[in-house]
Amino acid sequence: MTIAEQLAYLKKGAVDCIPDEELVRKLERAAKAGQPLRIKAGFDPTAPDIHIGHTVLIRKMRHFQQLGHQVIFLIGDFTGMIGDPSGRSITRPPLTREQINQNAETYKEQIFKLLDRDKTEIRFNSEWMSRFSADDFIRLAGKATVAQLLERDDFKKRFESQSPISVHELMYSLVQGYDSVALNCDVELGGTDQKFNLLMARQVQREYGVKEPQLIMTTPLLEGLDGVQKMSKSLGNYIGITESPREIFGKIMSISDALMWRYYELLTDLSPSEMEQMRARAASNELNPRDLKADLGWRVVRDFYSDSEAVAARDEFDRMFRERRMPEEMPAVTVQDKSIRLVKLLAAEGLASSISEAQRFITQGSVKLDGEKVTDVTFELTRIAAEQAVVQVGKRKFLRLLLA
RNA sequence: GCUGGGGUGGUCGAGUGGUUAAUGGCACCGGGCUGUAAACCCGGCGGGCUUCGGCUCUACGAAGGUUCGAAUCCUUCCCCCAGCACCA
Repeated sequence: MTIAEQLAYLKKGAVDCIPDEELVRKLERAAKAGQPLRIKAGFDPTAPDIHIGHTVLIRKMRHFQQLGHQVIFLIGDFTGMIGDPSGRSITRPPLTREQINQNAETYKEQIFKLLDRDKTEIRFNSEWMSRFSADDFIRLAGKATVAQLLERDDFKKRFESQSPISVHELMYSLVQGYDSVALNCDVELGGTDQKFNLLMARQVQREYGVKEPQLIMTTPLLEGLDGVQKMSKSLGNYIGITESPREIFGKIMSISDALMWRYYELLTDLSPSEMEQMRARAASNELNPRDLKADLGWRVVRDFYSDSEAVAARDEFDRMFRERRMPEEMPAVTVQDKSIRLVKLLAAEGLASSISEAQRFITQGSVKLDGEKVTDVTFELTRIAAEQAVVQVGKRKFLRLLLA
């Protein structure tokens, strides 16, 4: 790739690139010297579950790797112990060393689905921060003014409304900024919500005499499955990257058409021109949205698994929803007590959240036993003649019963 | 600290002594239509037990009290909001 092409590739999907003109220079210099750029991104160790929203950032890291650069995956274990200022839960219990290590392991498992191990360095900011003396700390505190720190939206609002702001919260972005001094990277990546911290890091670097502060790039926060709010675990509108191929594919298929384009943009490596073509062909009805979505689902699953697993997920989906057949694989349970009532079993196996709900499902006609609708809420398993049977609740929940 | 307003189910928000598991919207779940899209239509939406007709327990910030009966009245406490006071 030419430098210009590299530039376009790296900027795709990014929101900010500050200072904008510097990326070219860095790329050119790296190419000339044969010295890869060092790219850093920080992660919070308190929430180690990565969903595809986070992968927008991770994919950006990957883009740099693909162009030969080195990526530093920084785990903010020290900052995590202080607590994130944006978190309303200031009194969050600090994590133990063990938990942090465990979370770090969880991270690794997940990120290496996307990143190249050989070009990834994993670091913890406690490496340098836990050695900080009170002296060092006061010095760090002197690198920014209160007015600057209060620029941050969250603080500004709280200050104006006279809500409490703890001093340590103000320190957060400085500490985070110091990471950049310690790691001395060329570029730092982060979500748009991190822009303030990223900019502050540049200032901290300058204050510590770094001649050329890091370039910063931000990536958008991905909308969740509802298409409106940002993807997050607590809102339940997410796709976890450790979910099964079938689940990921299914969730992708259920998003709205508008959201599909957004996901294409941020979750695939299609070039802007390829996407333009796609849009045009969709607009002229040459491609139908359903198939485009299936293609998207395949691409996303393939990233976290393999091509064959992605194809399998797609085929499985077609079997279930196009042909309305049963899936090939489904959870199975061995039933010891054949006199158990079906509603209880459904609740116990999680096909319904409670017995009451299971009853509702039957009343509403969404429960099938071997394809036959069950209408009797008092149905007991004793009435099943065969050795095994398949219960279906709704369109997508299946359970194979093995009768002992 | 003072004065006033308020805390209701996932959320918003009605209800001010008695058909009350509590109107309604949103979210959510099931069904229909489809492309597991959107829109739309129908149904549901605390838990447990049930011989499916029901029975029962828990819920309206917390704890007590009045009453045959309370989300609704009284007392105390906790929390939130607005204003006032205090502020080295």
